[in-house]
Amino acid sequence: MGHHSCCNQQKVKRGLWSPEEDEKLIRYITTYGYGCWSEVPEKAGLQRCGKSCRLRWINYLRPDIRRGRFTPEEEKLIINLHEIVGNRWAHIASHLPGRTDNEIKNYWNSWIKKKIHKPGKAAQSATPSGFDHVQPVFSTADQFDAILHHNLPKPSAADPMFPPPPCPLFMFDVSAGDSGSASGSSKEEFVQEVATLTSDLWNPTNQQDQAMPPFLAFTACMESNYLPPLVDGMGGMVPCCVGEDGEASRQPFEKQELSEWVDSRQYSSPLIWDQVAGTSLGGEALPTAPSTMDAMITSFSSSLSRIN
DNA sequence: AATGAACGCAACCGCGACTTA
DNA sequence: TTAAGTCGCGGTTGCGTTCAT
Repeated sequence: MGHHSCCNQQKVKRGLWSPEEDEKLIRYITTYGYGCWSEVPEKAGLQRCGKSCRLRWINYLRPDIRRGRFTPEEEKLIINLHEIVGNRWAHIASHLPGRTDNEIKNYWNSWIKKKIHKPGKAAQSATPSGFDHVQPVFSTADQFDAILHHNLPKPSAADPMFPPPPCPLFMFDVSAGDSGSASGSSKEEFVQEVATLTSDLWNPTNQQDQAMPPFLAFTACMESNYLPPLVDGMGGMVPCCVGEDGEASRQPFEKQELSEWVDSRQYSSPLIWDQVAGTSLGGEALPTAPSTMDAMITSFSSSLSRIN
């Protein structure tokens, strides 16, 4: 009992890492990678257990780690995600590129302490400027799980707990494409392409001829108090606006049409379609970096004001 | 200036999940 | 099938720093 099996060897060092140890670990990992963490300390010449090496690398030494204060957008995302999935820090961290679960967990615990000590102040800081109107759809993890497992009745306008989205939403699974391929099926590539494509489609000269592109609709969701819900295991969500009849700028973006649009780009296979409004709720927010989201919101906000 | 409390963060621990022989 | 090894996650601890009195 006591120590973990990988740490049973004698003379393993504990506690803070020295710069020399860091250097050894960095040099080893960047040269050979880490196939098996339990082998890393010996091969790297470290008196540590593999677990400690892994932790040090993942939480501190990794080159893609993002340090410094959390931005208001990151904070907002953490708060919303935590409201939905609870203390699943790794899940939350997966939505914040460069942030570790440990960092988010520490941040949250510090924040929670503030909240406990100063309820009023903390409640205010929970809604950073510019996003005060955006609310998560589910207020408890139980609600979320129930919907995920289709145990709840369909959402209806009469149910204040599950307000219908302002526009029909569709979701699809891009997780199948996570392994990546030449056709560009990773989430990151998907997000990038949607952003690019949407920008191309939606501009002052041709907007009368195009259906509302997904990300504009996504922005519209945010503008109208609707944050697409999150579901574990589903890769992404593209909310699609089906507007009122007549107006070309609100021309329905048909399910079939969107399906073909996504299929043509081979984002995932097979696609799992579900018309959210009126049938079920689900999907996962697209894993965009805050900067990307900022750019999109900025880019689309003027278009949005034109159609409203 | 001294000192104790509070905070922030890195690291550890235990456990469950997964892998492999 | 199962047991050992390993990984990854969430909870927790410990310690250096900052803040308040």
